[in-house]
Amino acid sequence: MIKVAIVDDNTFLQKAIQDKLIFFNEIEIKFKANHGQDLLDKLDKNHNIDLILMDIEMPKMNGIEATEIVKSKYPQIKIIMLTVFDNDENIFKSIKAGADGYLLKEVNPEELHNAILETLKGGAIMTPSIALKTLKLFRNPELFEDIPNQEEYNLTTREIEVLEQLSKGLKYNSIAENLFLSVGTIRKHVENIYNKLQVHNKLEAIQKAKSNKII
Amino acid sequence: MIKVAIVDDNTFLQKAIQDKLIFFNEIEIKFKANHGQDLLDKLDKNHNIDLILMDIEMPKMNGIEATEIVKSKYPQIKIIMLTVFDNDENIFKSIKAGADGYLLKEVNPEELHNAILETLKGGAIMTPSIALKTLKLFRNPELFEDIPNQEEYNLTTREIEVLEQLSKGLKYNSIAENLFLSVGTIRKHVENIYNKLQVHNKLEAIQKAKSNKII
DNA sequence: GTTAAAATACGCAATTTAGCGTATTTTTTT
DNA sequence: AAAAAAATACGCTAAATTGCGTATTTTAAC
Repeated sequence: MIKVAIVDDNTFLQKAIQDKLIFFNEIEIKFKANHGQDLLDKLDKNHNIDLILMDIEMPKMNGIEATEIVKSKYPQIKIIMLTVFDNDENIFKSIKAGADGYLLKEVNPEELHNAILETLKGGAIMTPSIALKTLKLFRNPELFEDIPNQEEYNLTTREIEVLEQLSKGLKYNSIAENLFLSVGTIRKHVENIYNKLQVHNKLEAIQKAKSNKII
Repeated sequence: MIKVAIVDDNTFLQKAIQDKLIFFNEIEIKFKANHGQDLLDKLDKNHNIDLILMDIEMPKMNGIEATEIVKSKYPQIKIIMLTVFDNDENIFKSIKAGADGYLLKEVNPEELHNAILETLKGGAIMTPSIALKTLKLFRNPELFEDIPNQEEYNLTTREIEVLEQLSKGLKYNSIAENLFLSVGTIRKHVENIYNKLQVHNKLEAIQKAKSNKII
């Protein structure tokens, strides 16, 4: 059985999606959520879900934010965006957030079913209009460049230096040797870095630093 | 009538593609070419063509160069790449060259037919495995730069799955929960991964996996 | 020149990772 | 049907990381 969750703020559309899948016996709709926060709450209780069909425009927490969080906590869960809009921004953000596919709500039952199967097999699906936009984005690499929310974390020079060494996979005592410092100092720097970046381990720190172009 | 040209250096494959389309009456195979230069010559005589099904690996002039030239001379002609390989480099280069779609040769007749129609309607199509690679390239723009020696490490599916979770910054017990396994099992997988990749910690493993496009 | 920020350093405790061995069960291949 | 590979799981031990508190020295800012 394929365990699926539907996230949409419109109850009628929730139902419409469910109806499209009703005749495929191997698909089981485990639950429906009304918005991103609702989804997170429900996953917290039971994350035994294979795939999520996610709307984008929703109150409380939209589908893109929700995708980002779900993917960071449960990377094995596949997410297909299901939306009425196909504007570039949403597509781009969804992909960045980690969506595994992108369909328009007008998709027919067979296509939706097929999309679910292909996604679980490890592929990705997009409606042709979305695929086209994806290709266009590809041919315009400058669109990649502007990452808007370049937050300010006020890392010091030394902290950045330590972070750079961390990102090479070095352990504290190697970094200490490299910078002619004590291991205790490195530890303290790391601690301060974690506080500033609001993370709790090397990898998260490196990822956050990279996505904010600190290193 | 939809006027189609087939470009492939292998006569048997040319025929195989033609056969897939034989029962769709609105599709007319106007001509077949054996390589890029042959195609250009034939287009020079008659460019009244709607769409080209293009192989990549070919003598004289490969499909990517041919695509670039055709698109610059006859931008209205749609081009779908049809290839046996789905390596990142070919996909990327084809897109840059202006291809409107990318299919694997194993595509079945209905899908191929549908792809042609969708492409002529102004959309784009990709097989799910290609679409996935496209998404991954999107999320890792640094992968655009060239691909070095892709070594073989023989990681199993499960090991890759664990590695992917590791790469999100999850700790062993979260991974265990996500995959419904014991922490001991995760530890063992990680150990085996490290042995195969010849590394000694998370970060090195992730870096090696990424640079070899395992994840 | 005083103040604030940054860099340095240690100690303690708890958690997480890593390395090695062993063993059973399940799946795949031959 | 037998053999090989993959997936599962646990125990022991050591090493490394993380979190928190405290404190001194150096550098930069006012």
